[in-house]
Amino acid sequence: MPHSPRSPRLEFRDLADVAEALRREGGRFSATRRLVLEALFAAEGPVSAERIAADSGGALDASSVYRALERLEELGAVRHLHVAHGPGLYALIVGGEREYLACERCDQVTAVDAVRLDPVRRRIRTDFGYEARFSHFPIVGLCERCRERDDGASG
Amino acid sequence: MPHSPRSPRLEFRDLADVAEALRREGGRFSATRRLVLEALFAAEGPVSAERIAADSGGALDASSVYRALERLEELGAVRHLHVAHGPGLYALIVGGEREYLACERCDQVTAVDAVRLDPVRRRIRTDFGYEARFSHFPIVGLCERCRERDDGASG
DNA sequence: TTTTTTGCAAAACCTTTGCAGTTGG
DNA sequence: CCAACTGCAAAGGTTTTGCAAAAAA
Repeated sequence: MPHSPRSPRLEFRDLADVAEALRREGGRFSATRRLVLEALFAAEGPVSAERIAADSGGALDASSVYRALERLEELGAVRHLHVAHGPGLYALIVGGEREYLACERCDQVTAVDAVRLDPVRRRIRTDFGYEARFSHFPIVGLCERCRERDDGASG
Repeated sequence: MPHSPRSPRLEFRDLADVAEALRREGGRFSATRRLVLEALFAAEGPVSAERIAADSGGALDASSVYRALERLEELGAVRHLHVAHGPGLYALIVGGEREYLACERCDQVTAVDAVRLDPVRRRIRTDFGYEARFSHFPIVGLCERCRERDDGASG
């Protein structure tokens, strides 16, 4: 299950911020964690643990990446989401709360500010009683591009 | 990836309907398929393949259950959805199109007529361009009961 | 030095697949 | 009879875990 950070949400701007938070909690800013964080800061969007390991050119073992990510998630610096059948995808938590939409055709993942989903959330709550969250399991469907391709064919 | 049934959507009311459809397409109404279907007809909600196998008291092997479910899905009699980290859950397709909401706390799965989610879908489409579908990957959040329990605790 | 973290290898979990034997029509 | 189907066992992909060695503070 996904853990919320224990500390009141901090802002992590760069490696130094995370390093400090890590040490403040008795953790260590190891080479592995530095590399994992660099990969996340460099990434365009959410990335898999396996990919981080692979992109390290053998410097990182997948299990160590998973453990680093787990620790960073406890810290509140990282979160992960599940897209379709693929591996979990990890992303830095930067700025405000983010939620996601994922295209089941092309696997594109779109991040949006959580507030932009409030109207959707409100409607779901009103109609079904559920308080929806799309941060861990995104909204799944067809993105605009893929939908248009569909409309031409079978629509 | 989820396949749509090839035939124009049929109505499957009972075992006989499915048996007939199966044979019509050159398939067989085997003992395994009968047991799997009975389990699905008897189930309260979506169930896992493993559970169907287990509940058969050793009569069914999990791999056979998976294969039976796959075939029934091609037929258009069954669909499956993915809830959180657990195994895939399978359900008969009865009546109209269904979509799902799942509670990330208690794992409750709520099925609703797809039309009831149209306002939500419309809003998502307008705001984000995505055509959302909650049949294969449900809306995830807290159900009313679990949310109320939360309101009391952490505000 | 002490505690945390890592690498490796193995296991766990869910699902798929190969194959030889069985069954349905 | 013959194609379709099944059980078993093994493998696939993702993630977790045990443990001894290595590294951070």
